[in-house]
Amino acid sequence: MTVDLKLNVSDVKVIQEELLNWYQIHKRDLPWRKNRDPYRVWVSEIMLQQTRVDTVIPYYERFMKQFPTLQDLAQAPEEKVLKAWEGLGYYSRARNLHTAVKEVAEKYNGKVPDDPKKISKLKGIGPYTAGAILSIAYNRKSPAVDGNVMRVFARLFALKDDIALAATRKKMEAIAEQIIPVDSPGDFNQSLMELGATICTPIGPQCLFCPVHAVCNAYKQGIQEELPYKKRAKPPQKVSVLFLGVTCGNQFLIEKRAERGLLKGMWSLPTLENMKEDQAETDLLPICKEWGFLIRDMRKIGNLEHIFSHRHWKITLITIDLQEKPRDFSSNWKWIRQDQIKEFAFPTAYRKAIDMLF
DNA sequence: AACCCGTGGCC
DNA sequence: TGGCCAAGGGT
Repeated sequence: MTVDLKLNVSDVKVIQEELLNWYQIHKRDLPWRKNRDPYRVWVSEIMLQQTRVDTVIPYYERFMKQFPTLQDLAQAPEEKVLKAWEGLGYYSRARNLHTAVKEVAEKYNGKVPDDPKKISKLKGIGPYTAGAILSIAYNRKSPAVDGNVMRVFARLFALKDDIALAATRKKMEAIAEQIIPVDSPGDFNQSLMELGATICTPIGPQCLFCPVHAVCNAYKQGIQEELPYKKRAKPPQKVSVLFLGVTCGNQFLIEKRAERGLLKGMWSLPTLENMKEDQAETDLLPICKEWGFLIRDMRKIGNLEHIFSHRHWKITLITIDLQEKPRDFSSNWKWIRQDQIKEFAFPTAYRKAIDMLF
């Protein structure tokens, strides 16, 4: 692929040398930088997708303690993996990682492939993650263009492309191809990301401390704060939902969510979505009757809110105590003892609601 | 291409 | 408070 952007050869040299030197001195001591084990790099890259370093660190430490090797993860039951992921969000990442790790264990004898075509076919490994693993773990020259790199490039070369577009990422990858030094692609890719995370930040970049500000076009023009350009995201849609805390003696009712959509396949409280704000609680009684609930007590506990990236739940939490368990019930339901609650992986919205109940 | 998919921190 | 952001991938 050719790029219309012509990179100045001497600038490229400056960028390579300055960034590598700077990275050597300023790189953070992060747990996934202890060694270059492809499995460890892989897990870190998946956890770091759309997730901050500070958030990931404790999850990564626990995960590696529980699943030290690729084989350990491959042999683990999915519920253990999801439990280790509880609270991290984007739970498909955990399932895809588990699926892909099992595939590597079986098809590649436990060795993470270093072939771009093979590694890219694994579940959950897209263009960025493939490039990151290949460059960091195998020192192969391959672009790893994430949000940091796009921001750094947008400023370095004063690019006004919308970084939300797929075409822009491809353009950035083409630029990366021209800049990555063959000798140390892993360190160079990481230096770009490290710079974006610590100096070339989205707001208030510290250009005076930047090792490449002398060759930065945005800095020269004083437009570093305006870049990168990104189309505004739509605000999350507000939805009223009911969470039901259903008990019967010391038994507690949990529900497995549908296999598609938000929080797919995750354990939850019985949830009534798409309810009209004011009708929700009046609609509840007939539904309970339909479910064969013999109600001993029902009361509203309170309201809470939970904001996903594209959905805003206005939650009403209601407890329902039953005289006896209904004879037949939804196949998504499971009665558990209250002391078993901690064994299941609940998304944060439900974990917080459950904490209000017990 | 546009939308879906979590969470927490910051101002 | 609302908006924005963070080492993206799947569909």
